[in-house]
Amino acid sequence: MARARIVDPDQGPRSKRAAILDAAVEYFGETGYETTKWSDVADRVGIGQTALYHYFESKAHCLLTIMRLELQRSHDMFTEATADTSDPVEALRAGVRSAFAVSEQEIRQMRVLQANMSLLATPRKSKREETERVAARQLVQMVERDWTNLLVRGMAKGAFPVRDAHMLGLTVLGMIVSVWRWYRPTGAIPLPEISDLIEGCVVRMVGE
Amino acid sequence: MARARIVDPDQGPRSKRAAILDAAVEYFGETGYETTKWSDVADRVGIGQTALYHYFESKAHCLLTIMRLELQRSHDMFTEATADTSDPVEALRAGVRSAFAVSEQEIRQMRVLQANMSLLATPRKSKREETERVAARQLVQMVERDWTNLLVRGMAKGAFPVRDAHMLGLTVLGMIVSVWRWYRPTGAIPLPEISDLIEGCVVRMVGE
DNA sequence: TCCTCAAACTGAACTGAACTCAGGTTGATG
DNA sequence: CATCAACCTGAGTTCAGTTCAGTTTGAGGA
Repeated sequence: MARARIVDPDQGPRSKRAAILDAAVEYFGETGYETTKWSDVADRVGIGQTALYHYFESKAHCLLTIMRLELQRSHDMFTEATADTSDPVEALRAGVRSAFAVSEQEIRQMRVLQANMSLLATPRKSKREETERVAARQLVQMVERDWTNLLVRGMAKGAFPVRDAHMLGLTVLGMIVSVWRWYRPTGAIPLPEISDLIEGCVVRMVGE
Repeated sequence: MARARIVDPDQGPRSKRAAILDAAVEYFGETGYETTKWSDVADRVGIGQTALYHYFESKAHCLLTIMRLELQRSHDMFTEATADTSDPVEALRAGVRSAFAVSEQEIRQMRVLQANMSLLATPRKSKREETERVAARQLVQMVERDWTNLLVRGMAKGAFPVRDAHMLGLTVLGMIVSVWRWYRPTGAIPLPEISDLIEGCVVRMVGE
């Protein structure tokens, strides 16, 4: 008997799943989700349109997968960056820096995530799409909790004045991700400069 | 001869344009632009789907119009709120407060604007859509300049430390509009409370 | 070397929502 | 009360996303 594999988690040796995700991130990130034709992605990968349905249930399923992966990455990066820092201010700075230590492809992924965030609000009809949506939603809450908890710790330690930590966390996060609405790698301002400015803003905003 | 009217700016006595915009804001704001069927809007207004095309060239043309109107409103409100205040810090506070002094329908309009902002990036094929898009783009820049100029004035007066005013303006704006991603009138936190927190954040962020 | 079977793929047909067309209805105004 | 632009409609058309009914490919066991 040939190998018996579970369909979802891992991919066969000649799978084009990664290539599809990569092409989709580029198209969705540069041209926008609605604007790009699903068949364009197929062309880029070098397969027929219908072959896409071997890997993703729908165009939306692919988008939701991209969004979930990006959220997972963001959460992991934050955790890694802030894990071994006990000083709240330094942890905060490390968290901000981790948000801007990204490749061009990751920038596109975050653009895709931010531009289609509202998709996570309403349930999906198909099962696999809904699974991705729920997972993504949970990761959004996890990322929000990452920032909130950091602020709570800082307030408890007396490093930050006491304020509504949840609202403040959402605000900090909103400020950071808003960058991906206007930033372009071809622009005049280099990313490290933006990172520094935001880092300062966050520290001042939270402190006093 | 019957009255000779220009098509665009003003409306006939039995025009349903306003009713369509109102229904569209509700649907686009609550359910999302892509999710709502154009025919749902027609049903709500009480006309056939094809009658919509008497008022708007397309679903996207209606969306772009909503976005432009909201941008116009935001710009006007900011200008009115900050006009007669010479103290930079007070003007800044007044600007933030004006951003949160809104009705529920205006909240929906801002949600529509924020959720579909990326639509303004790429040119439209049809003429009327492109006109709205360009107008909206210019208004975005105008709103950005509103905040930037306020910061420049404050820095010149010595009220704020000198930083990159443009980037700081975009950041302030990004922080403010990020609220419309998570705020719901049914939520636990009342809007004035949010307004106060953001006001404080902006002042600390810009100050020293 | 060849056989097997799931993975990987395909062309043709289907679906549904946005939009077009070719007119019909309505009502303010001369 | 006749006119004509504003306003509206039902019957198509289009096109991107999707389904269907299979066919091809190639890694691993015999």
